[in-house]
Amino acid sequence: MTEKLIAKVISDLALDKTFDYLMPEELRGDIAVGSQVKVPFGRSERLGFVLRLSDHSEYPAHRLKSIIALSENRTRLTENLLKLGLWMAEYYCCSQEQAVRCLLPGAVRSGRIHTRKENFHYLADREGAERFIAENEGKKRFSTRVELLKNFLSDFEYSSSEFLEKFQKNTAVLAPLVKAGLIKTESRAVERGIFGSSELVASSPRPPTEEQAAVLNKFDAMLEQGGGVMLLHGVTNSGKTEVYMQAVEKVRRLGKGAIVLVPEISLTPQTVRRFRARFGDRLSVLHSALSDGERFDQWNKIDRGEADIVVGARSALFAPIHNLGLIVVDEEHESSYKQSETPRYHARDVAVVRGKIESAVVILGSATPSAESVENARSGKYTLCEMKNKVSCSVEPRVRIIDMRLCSAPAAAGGDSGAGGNTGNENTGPGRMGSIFSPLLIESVNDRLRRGEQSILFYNLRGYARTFGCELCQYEAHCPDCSVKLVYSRRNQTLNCHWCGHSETAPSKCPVCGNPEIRYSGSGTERIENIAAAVFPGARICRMDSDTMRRAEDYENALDDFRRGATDILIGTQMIAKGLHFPNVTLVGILNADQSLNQPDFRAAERTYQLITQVAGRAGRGDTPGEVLIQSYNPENEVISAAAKGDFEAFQQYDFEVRKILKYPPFSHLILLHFESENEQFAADYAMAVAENLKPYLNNDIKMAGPMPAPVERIKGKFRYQIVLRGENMRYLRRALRYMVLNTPEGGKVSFFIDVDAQDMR
DNA sequence: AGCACGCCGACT
DNA sequence: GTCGGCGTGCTC
Repeated sequence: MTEKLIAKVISDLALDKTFDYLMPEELRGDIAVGSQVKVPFGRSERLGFVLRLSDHSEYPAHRLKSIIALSENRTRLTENLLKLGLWMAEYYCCSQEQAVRCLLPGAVRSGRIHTRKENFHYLADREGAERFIAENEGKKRFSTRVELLKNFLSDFEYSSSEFLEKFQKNTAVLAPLVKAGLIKTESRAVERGIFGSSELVASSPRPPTEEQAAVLNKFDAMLEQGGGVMLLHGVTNSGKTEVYMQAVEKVRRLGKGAIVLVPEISLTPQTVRRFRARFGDRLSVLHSALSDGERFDQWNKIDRGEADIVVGARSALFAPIHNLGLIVVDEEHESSYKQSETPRYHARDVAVVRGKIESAVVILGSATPSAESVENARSGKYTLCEMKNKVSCSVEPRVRIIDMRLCSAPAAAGGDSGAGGNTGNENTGPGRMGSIFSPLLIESVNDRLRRGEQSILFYNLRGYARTFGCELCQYEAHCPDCSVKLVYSRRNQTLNCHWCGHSETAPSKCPVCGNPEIRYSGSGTERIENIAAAVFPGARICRMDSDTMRRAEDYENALDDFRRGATDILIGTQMIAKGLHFPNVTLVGILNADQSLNQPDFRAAERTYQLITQVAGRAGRGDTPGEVLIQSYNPENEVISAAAKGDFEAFQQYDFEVRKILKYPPFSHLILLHFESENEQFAADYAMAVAENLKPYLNNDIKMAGPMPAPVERIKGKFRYQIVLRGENMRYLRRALRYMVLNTPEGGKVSFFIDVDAQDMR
């Protein structure tokens, strides 16, 4: 066999091309597939990764250059991860570099972060120190040294920072002791800790319930078969987390590692504490709040095998565990698993592929599994496991739908006008608030207030009013840079764009015709809060949305108040739908259940079902049975009634029927092509040209819609066009698409991206 | 990404 | 005549 002297390297530029380099003799043993190497490129030096080793090169031999060195930190991707990256490049139509880039945290890839070193000062000569103390005890001149040595005798060593904290002195005072050979100093690598100094109380596995045991048995079987995907459909509070932890324990006993993915929002201190209590130091947690240094340390700790259980958000999927036995994707239906920048990968789907590459078991858990996963389970691709019972004594909440057609003014109402500077009295008479609070809901909230119990009111829109305009001249406030209406905030007296962040002072009269009667309509949470304050005088109300919860701290405080019982009514958007469980919440009101249903998107039904189920799950987590009230203008709607009954099957049947007829996922694959330009014509023309190039690929299976303006035609001054492709087998088409998008210059007049398996069509 | 090459306009 | 604009193409 010929010796492999050539390394095929991809640089850190998105060229989608490997470059051949000679491997200098002295590095040959060290360089392997996946190694990060420093190479000459043009007239500069760059970092790259070795994709393959080869015995020959197509490139003229006399022009080949040599690899300079391994990267300073000797970073190396595992071959399995590299393989995964290359698959992603193909599937998600991005360059190999872009795919490989996301396999590593920037902190590791850049090579700019290093291990942190700290000086440690330790007792080098115990007898000498004892002698020194005996000889100099009581002498004023040596009092400090004697004092220090006494401490060293009991504590042995201090790091520089510990020393400073304990003695309030710089370590320079140690100099004479170092000189005397009593104390020595050495520099050691220290981990940047991510858990603080909080003590942790170890927890051991709880005996599994019958259902949990059945799932774990199936898991054992899959583990034995060397992999596979399990769809774990378990109702809220059925004890999925315990199953995850016991599954992790099982793979650990085999000497393998595990990755547990959770949506960023559920990566709360409580979740982390739970895993830490079970797995202690073997656990690494990767979340968005880590500093570069912390992330660097965690990555290396995992790479060295010192941590083999990783809990984290989307990107934790790429944790460098060498012998991976299990990947859990909790809340697998969550759309936050889809990355919204290139590569636009779906962590759940990539997890399945990584599982296959690594012969690991993948558990996809959810109370409301995605249509894609349900179909994969139905077709036998995944193993379906169900947990239908709640774990604790908690009782199913009583769920009722309130027919809003019976208790409100005509739907057109719900608007009212603010006089002059929009500070006019809020009209909270029954006619006005009727479209938002049904009498039954008001009565139910009052009931909780009397009993000292808590209520959660869910409303899925932010701001005070969703439309702000003039009745006389038809003026409506729109964002100058986006094709959306501005949302009125009464508290700030501003008009805000929720898409680009534009904010302007709300005018007190019509800017077009001067009419002083500015009118606003369509409610958001800010207004709901105001109305609630008037309807429930004296109640302690807290609003949680991205307007009031600017910082993590606000969020913590609000949750804390709620936990302590300092809040009676929590009003909020999506933000309150997930994760919160407070035993004293006995009422959940979903004020506008129809809102998400009316979105022009084939996943609207699915999202609505998931949202209602999630929000409803906040009720009755303690001993007192909970109650859920769903207000709807379409109470007979299949989705809403199925969600109210908790009948996932019924919802699923309905949803699948629609998707099947329209050939939407999971009955096809969907690829969204997106074009953006400040010049509308450029975007449209480019989209048209791409569409023309794609025509040869269309057939009975593959259908193309568009080019057409995106549902939100303009954002941040950019006009947006899109093409939607659907088909069962898009392999060849994808190859062509990949070629097209990689040959579109970045920073050109039109930006063009491809969203494979798009979750959101806006 | 850099950097060179190259082909047209306005300046010492 | 030369300086310099940034469009195009290459980097193993």
